[in-house]
Formats: sequence, structure tokens, C-alpha cells
Amino acid sequence: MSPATRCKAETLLTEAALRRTPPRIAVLQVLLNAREPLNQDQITARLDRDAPNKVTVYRTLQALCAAGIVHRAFVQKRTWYFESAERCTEHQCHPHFTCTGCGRTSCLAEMRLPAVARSYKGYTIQRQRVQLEGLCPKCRECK
Amino acid sequence: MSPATRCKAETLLTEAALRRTPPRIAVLQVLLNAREPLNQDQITARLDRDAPNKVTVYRTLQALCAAGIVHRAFVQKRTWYFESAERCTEHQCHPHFTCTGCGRTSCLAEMRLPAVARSYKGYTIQRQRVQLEGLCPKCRECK
DNA sequence: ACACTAAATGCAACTGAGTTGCAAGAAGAA
DNA sequence: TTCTTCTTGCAACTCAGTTGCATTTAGTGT
Ligand SMILES: [Zn+2]
Ligand SMILES: [Zn+2]
Ligand SMILES: [Zn+2]
Ligand SMILES: [Zn+2]
Repeated sequence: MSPATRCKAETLLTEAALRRTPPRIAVLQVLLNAREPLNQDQITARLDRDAPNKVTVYRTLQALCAAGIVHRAFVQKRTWYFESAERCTEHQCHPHFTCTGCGRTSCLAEMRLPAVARSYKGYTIQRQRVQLEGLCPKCRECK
Repeated sequence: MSPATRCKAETLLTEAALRRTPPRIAVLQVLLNAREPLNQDQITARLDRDAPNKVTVYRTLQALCAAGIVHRAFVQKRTWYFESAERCTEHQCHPHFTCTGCGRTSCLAEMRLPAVARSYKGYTIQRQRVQLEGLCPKCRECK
């Protein structure tokens, strides 16, 4: 882990008024470095020896989500995948793409999405989450 | 249940080359009549005395989803909510709105959504699912 | 109408990510 | 440093979902 990432993690925690504890800094660093959403086991695996108890990871993710630093990106096979919220705007999370061929899910973080209406039939729409489905570049070739 | 709904359910099963068994017809009828996505317990509750075994409901929903007649609309508190696919198009499911105030999720089946690109960086995009978040009409008043 | 076969059902038992309670430990304020 | 409050680790629990298998049934073809 780079010292820059660590610094970023600590800053985010401070801004969210969360205590800067080793487990939180560690988990947040993993998510800041990840290119794809990770589930709890994957986060634990990346921490290896420094991994805290699984309940601590669980509660850490809860706290980070409540603070808005981390998002629950999607659920697959009954497990949640988490990611840093840094590549999402206030009104729109970046889309996730699930391949019907290989089952893999990836972030399309740079994809521009058409904006949705801010209100509809009395509903105030504050945030939009988009899930895409189809064939990934690899599976498209094989087909 | 109206005889029309039953007929519709049986037709859908036949078209999908699925056996028209009592549990399947019953579960499908419930979903065709529902205005909101339902989880397994809610489906069972609506069938009351006629409710099949929970494993049968589970496997029925699996079969209906595999056939594309039913969609897994969203997951909430570790349980899946199902709905008939009749109000979705091939490329776009109707959006679901979750209120951050009361936690309720509702279908915005008539809402028009801007179309998303059919391909992006080598990905072939076949279907789009949109999840919205904000305040529902009731919670907006109270606020 | 009857026999046959592949598919569906019900039951019981299992799975495992998520969740909780509580005692011990650590962060941050005074 | 002391104190208070929040956080952590452990063990135990929850419960929707999942599986295996024996029994039943839908649909097909006599
Ligand atoms: Zn693929
Ligand atoms: Zn992402
Ligand atoms: Zn509401
Ligand atoms: Zn819906």
C-alpha cells in the first residue's frame, strides 16, 4: 500500500468523523486500491496477515457505507460487493456491467450516462444506480 | 384470482415450454396480479391454504426467472423480490424506486427512461436495469 | 382409457453470509 | 495521564437460500 493511499484513507475517515483505527484504515485502503468491487472475503484475503476479525470487517463496511465513503455496488450469489464511492457523483453512481457469458461484473467508471429526471409523480429522485447486462469483450469473441 | 389471469399464466407457461403444474400456475398468478415485487414469503402468504412447499416456490421462481417470465427485481435485507416481466422491454426493465425515508420500494412502471448506448468499449449491452433512490410522495410531505 | 418416462414436488437436513451480545481493548478529549 | 466513549474479537445465533432423495404427477404416445 502506498503512503498516499493511507493518507487518503485517514483523511476520509477524519472528514466523516470516524475514528482512525487500524482495521478501518486497512479496509479502506484496500477499497481505494481496488479496480473492481470486492466482497468481504476478498477484502480479508488482500489484507492477509493484517486482516481483522470478520465481524470487524463487517462492521467497518457498515460504518463506511453509512458515512457514504463506500457503496454497496451489487449483490451476487447472496454476497455484497463493496467499492469506494470516489468514482460516483452525488446523483449518479457509475454503472456496473455483468456478463451473461462468464458472469463477471466490471465497473464502467468512465461511461457517460444520460441523466434521469429529478422528480416524477411526486417522487424526489436523489440518486440513480444503473446495472447493465450483456457480453463482455472476451465472451463476445468466443461467441 | 380471475379466470383471465389463470389463462394468462397457463399461456405463459406453455410458451416457455414449462409444465403447467398447480404450484407454477398459482405462483405466476400471484405475480401477475401484484402491483409491487414480492418476496417468497409474501407470495406464500397470498396463496394461503393453496401454498405449495417453500422449496417448490423457490424452484418455481428459479424456473420462471430462467424462462424470462419473471424477474428478480431487487434484493432487500438479504431477500429477493420477484415480479412479472410483462412491464419490462427486452432492453430495459422498468425502474424501481427506494425511499430513503420509509425504506419502501415501488415500481415506476410508466416512467420513461433515456436509452443507454448499445455498446461501449467492446462491451455489448443487452439490458439495462435502473434503481432510483430518494423520497417518496408521503415522506416528502413529512420532511 | 392406459402405460410410460421425464420432470416436478415435498420433506428433512444442510449451508454460510450476515448478525448480535458482551467483555476486553483502544482512540481521542480533557 | 485519566476518563469516557467507541471499537474490537470471540462465540454463538439467524434464516433465506440450497441440496439430495424418495414420491408423485404432467404430458406423451400407445
Ligand atoms: Zn464475459
Ligand atoms: Zn464500480
Ligand atoms: Zn417514503
Ligand atoms: Zn417493478
